[in-house]
This record gives sequence, structure tokens and C-alpha cells, in this order.
Amino acid sequence: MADLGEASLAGRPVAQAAGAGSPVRIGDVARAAEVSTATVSRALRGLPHVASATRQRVLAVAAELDYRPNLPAARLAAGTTNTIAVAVPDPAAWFNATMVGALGREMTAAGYDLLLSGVANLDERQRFIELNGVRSGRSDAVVLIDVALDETAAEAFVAQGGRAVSVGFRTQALSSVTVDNVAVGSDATQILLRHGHRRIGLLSLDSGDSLNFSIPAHRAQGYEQAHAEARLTPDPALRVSTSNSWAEARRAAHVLLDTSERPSAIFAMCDEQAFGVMLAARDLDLCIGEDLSVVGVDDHDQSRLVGLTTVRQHVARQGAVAAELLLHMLGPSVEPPQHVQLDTELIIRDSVGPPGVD
Amino acid sequence: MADLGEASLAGRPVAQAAGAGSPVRIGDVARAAEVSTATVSRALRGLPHVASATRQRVLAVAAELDYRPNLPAARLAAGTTNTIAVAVPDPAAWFNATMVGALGREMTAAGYDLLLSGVANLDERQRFIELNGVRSGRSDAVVLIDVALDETAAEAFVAQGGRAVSVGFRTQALSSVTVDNVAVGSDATQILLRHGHRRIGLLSLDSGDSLNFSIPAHRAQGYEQAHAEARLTPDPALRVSTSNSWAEARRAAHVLLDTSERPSAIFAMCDEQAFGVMLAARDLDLCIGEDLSVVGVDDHDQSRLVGLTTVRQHVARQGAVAAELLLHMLGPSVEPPQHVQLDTELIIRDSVGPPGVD
DNA sequence: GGTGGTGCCGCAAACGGTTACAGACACGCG
DNA sequence: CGCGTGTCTGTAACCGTTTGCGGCACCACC
Repeated sequence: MADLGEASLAGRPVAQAAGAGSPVRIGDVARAAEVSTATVSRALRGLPHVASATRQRVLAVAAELDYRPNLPAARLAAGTTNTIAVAVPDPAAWFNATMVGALGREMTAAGYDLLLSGVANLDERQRFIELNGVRSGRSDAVVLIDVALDETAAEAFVAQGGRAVSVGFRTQALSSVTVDNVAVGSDATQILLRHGHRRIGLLSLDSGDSLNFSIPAHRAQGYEQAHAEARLTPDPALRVSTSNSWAEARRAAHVLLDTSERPSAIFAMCDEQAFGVMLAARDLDLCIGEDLSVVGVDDHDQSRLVGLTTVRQHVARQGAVAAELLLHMLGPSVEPPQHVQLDTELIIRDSVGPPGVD
Repeated sequence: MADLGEASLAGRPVAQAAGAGSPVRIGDVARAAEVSTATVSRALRGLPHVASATRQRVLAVAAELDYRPNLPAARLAAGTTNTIAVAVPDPAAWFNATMVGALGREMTAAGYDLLLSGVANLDERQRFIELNGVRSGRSDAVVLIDVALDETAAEAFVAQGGRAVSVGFRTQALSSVTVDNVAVGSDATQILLRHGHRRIGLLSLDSGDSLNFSIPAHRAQGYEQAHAEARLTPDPALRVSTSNSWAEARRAAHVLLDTSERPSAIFAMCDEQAFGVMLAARDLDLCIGEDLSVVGVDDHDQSRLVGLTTVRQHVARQGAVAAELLLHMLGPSVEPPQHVQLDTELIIRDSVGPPGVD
């Protein structure tokens, strides 16, 4: 037995008819291939110091026996998990879902698993950080999507040996990929101003339980800045904020629109909110692009369908860059954190026009 | 030292200023609490056979030392991972994303982690199944969302001790949550027939790389059936199929619409496709609900905004049920697989009207 | 005072791999 | 022939928990 020739010629794995009877371990493979477990381990993982003939034999035997290494054991011994943990406020939101999709594609290709956690408030964030430190060995690294850490928390995390890249916010201690949200807010507002709008509503984002202040803050800053450049002062009464659900945004839009002094345009901080605004407008029989102009942010899949003018951020590319930073960080060389800022792009559609005659 | 009184009164954990210096292990806690590691293990996990005073002491010391159990070690020893692996064809697609969100919420609450894998073709499916068998100890169970297994593959999986629940398709060996897709297709078609449509296009779904035949097949069957009940025979020429992206659906819709004999209505197998149809209609200056009627399936978040008539399936509820089945299956009692079929609901909006005069 | 429980707790053997270190062997060269 | 060099392989010591089993103290009850 353990005759390699026959084994490798036998065709499909013989498996064990014994059902879940006898999980085959590395020792079984070693015995069958007449080598030590050390050699099997090396051969299977493509490490050097294995003669090519031996490697072939081990591979054949392992396939024959249908051997599957036990992951927890390997992780325990090697001290590495090949897993990265991802935190998102809401896995179902469009931006997060496509981001996770892009990230997953890249990381899977590189041999990593993706552990997904919904982190919607500060308690959960705390829990996530604690649970995913190096010490617990749950993951090799962490990516925080719109789940912000303050500077000291981030430093503490890396000081303990944690590795992380952040998406959507920037911290010195962590590698990050972001966009220029001031520019986003400014671009969105400028297009409205240029069309002649003077009363521009601002639908701000209270991101989860204040997990990421910076995005809405920066976009609002852009909004202010664009006004300032036009020597205008926005009316604070035109500012409301909601979560990123269209249902809530719709209600909030009503607050803005159901008054006599209603704005002629609304800048919504994400497309999902903008959709809510459009629904509210429909409730009031206002024609988008004529009676009410709207601009959003993201370039959501459906934005094109409804003709929404928006500031596109290339989500998939952000995901790819995040993956790249991760892989780099998981490589052998230790380097300081890198910060990548990607471009955004104003996409003009039908939802913006000159102010209607009131 | 190891004086509990002081330790527990000391306030915040002293941690190790040594940075990533000395990971504290269960033995350290045991020493400090003057008990054995066995007792620490039991105390920390709330198992019985620990005196309440001892438990208190251990808990205090563990908190003081900021102890974090090493997961791979615990998993190896216990043979359980508290992780469930989820396979979806495309993590970014709306249905999948909201499903994963719902599932994650439930499972996290129950103390499980979610491992997310994009499984878009048969090779990846094969890999997923192999990698997530019990033997590898990667996950305790698997949920397959529109990633179908045939009966023999499913049986082989459970025979090896694998646990799985499937969403979107049904197999004897696996617990499943589904909807009646024949009814879905029939309902969608009937509403069109009732409005007087006689040439109804069918935009079918080639799900990934034929990972789940049954959904499009059943919906098509419902389409046929509704026609049959009305003593009609659908024109095979009115049948095309694409992936679930609106861009492809748009192109496909053009194939249907750019002819002289074009249909007066289109049944799209998911809302994302229906959006593509609506875009194509816009390209041709066809007015939805008048020149062309459209009905979709899912009740996507944006369907309301664009006034799409659709057959709603309660995604979140499906996710919750799947979680329930999972938890049940992970419980102590072994029971035969359960099959849950949930209701769907026709949601009438503006995208359906009588056929336009041609 | 023996006897049978009962409730806590510790010992030490798993769990299934990885890898530092050293040994074995072949080869080439002075 | 002695020796260094390089390649392959095996031995055995970990990695950090969990848990079956047995011991021990204490109590109640004959």
C-alpha cells in the first residue's frame, strides 16, 4: 500500500465510505506517503526544501485521501488566520455592499477570508475593536468602513499590534482611503448655485450612531464654502439630517418642503437620501428638475434610472485600493501608514435645472 | 499580590504597558486568580461547577489583566467555531446584501460570526463546499443563498457531517427557505394579462453561471401557466435572458423593443432588470405604464421611487427565518431538515396599464 | 463512625497542525 | 581522503485552549 503509482492513477478520490467516520489528519497523509508530517506540511503549502518528486507524491496522496487541513489547528500553530474582519455600519446599504463586494473579490483572490460585522453604534464598535485585536487571533487585519476611530483609539489599536485600513475617514495611525468630501460638498453645491439657486436645502447624514462625523461635516463644509465663494450665507433653517434610508429622508424632505419658504433645491449627502427627496417631491406634485432641483452623492446604481445629478465616488476602485493597502500591510515589510485620496466626479443628469418661478 | 480585593478595586485595567509585549494567556489569569486553567475556562464561559465566589474572582482578574482568549486555540480544542459561512453569487446585489444584513444581525446576536464568500460560478462553488465542510473546521454551518446544490451533492455534504440551510432553492437534504416562484411568475403575468396585454416579453435571469436554475425556471413556468389559464400561448421570440444587472437588462430589453412586433409589456424576473427595461423604454421615448408596462420581482428599495409594479418577497423575513433554521440546526437535537416557504405579495404601482394603441 | 452524595476544583491528555533545529546524504574540490 | 556546502528530511517542541476523570472536602443520614 501507499503505492504512489496506483494511488495517483486511481482516478477520483476513494474518500472514506465511512461517512463522517474518520477525519483524515496530516499524520495519515504522512504515513501513506511515507514521509514525516513536517514534509507533508511543507509540500502542501508550497514551501521550499521539498524535493519535487516528494512533493508530487504527497500531493497525490493528499488528494487520494481527500485530506483537508484543520484550520484552527493551522492557525493556532502558525499564529496567522488569513482572515480579515470588515466593519460596516449597515451591510445592506448600497455603498457598503458594493464596497464589501469589491474588497471580497480582491481579498479572496489573495487567499483571504472575509469576516463581516455590522457595527452600528459605539458599543458595537468597541466590541468589534476588542474582539479583533491581534491577541484574539480572530483576524489578521481589520478594515473599517465608515466606522471611525479617534486618533488615540487608533494609536492604541496599532500599538497592540493591530493592523487596520480605514475607508471613509482618515487617521494618522491607520492606512486610509478617502475622497475629498469638502470638494464633494462644494461641487454639489456649486452646480446648484450656478443654475441660480439661492435657497439650497442641506440634507445631512447622521451616520449611524455618530460613527463617522467627518463625512457629513466635510460635505457640509463644502456646502458652506461654495456659498461663501458666491458671497452668500445659507439659511440654517434649510438644514436637516437623517440616516441614509430613503424613508427617513423622505420625511425629512417634507419638513423642508412643507413650508412657504421652501428651498428651490436640495443637496442630499447620499443618493439614497436623494431618492427620498424625490419621493417627497412627488408627494407634493413637484417636478424634479423644474420645481425642485436635487443633487446627491455616490452615483448609486439606480441614480441613472431616475436621472439624479450626483457626485460619483468610484466605490469599486476604493475597495480595490483598500485591498491593495491591506495586502501591502500584511506583507513582510513594515512601513508607515499610507493615505490614498481618490477623485470624485460630478455626474450631470436631469434632476438639476434653474429655480422654478415661484 | 494576586489580591483580588485590590485588583477588582483598581478600576480600569492596568493592561500591559509593554505594548504588544506579552499576550496574557489563560495560564496567567489562572495564576493570578490562584486557580487552575480549567476553572478559568469554566468561569469565563459561564459553565457550571464553579463556585460563585471563584467565578467572581476569575472574572475580576481576567478583566484586570485584559485577557482575551485565543480563538484558534479554543476552536481547536472545542472543535467548534461559532462561525457560519455564507455563499452568495454577488455580495453587492440588492437582494443578497439585504439578506446578508438580516442574517448577520440575527447571527451576531446569537454569538456567531459571519464569513462572507462571493461564489459566482461552479468552480467557486466547488471550492466553497470543499473548504467549508466540517473537516476543515472553518465554519459550523453554511448558508447558501442562490448557490444551488443538486440533490446528490447536498446529500454528500450532510453525509460528511456538514450543516447547511439554503435560501432560494430547495433540496431534500438541506433545510431551506424559499418562495413559491411559480406563483410569483404567475401573479406577475396575470396582472399584465388582466390589463389586456397579449404580447408579454419575458426577461429571464441567467443566475450567475447557472448556479440556481430553479428560480428562473419556476418563474417562467408561472408565466407559461398564467398564459395557459388564459388560453394563450406566449411567443417564444419574446423571451430573452440576462444577468441581474440593469445595464445588461437594458440591452436585452432593446432586443425585445427594437422590433416592429414588440411586446406591450415585459415581465422582468427581478427589479434590477426591470430598471434596465425602464431605461431602455426611456431610450425609445416609450412611456412606462402607457406605451410599455413592466412588472418586476423583489420590491427593491428603489422600486417605489420609480413606480414599479412588482412581486414583493420579504427579504428580511427570509433572512430571519434562515437564521432561525440555522440556530435550530446548531442546537443539540438532531432533526430532519425543515422547509419553509414564505408568501409573496403583488405590489401595484404605476408601471402597469392597459396596452397602448399601437 | 461509616457510607453515600454532592459540589468544586485540578491534573493532564487531547485538539491537529507548524517549524526550529539538527541529521543524513550526495557532491565537488583541493 | 577530509572537508565544506547545499539539499532534503525527520524529530520533537511548541501554539493556547477545552474537558474527562478523579480527588477532596463537606454534609446528611443512618
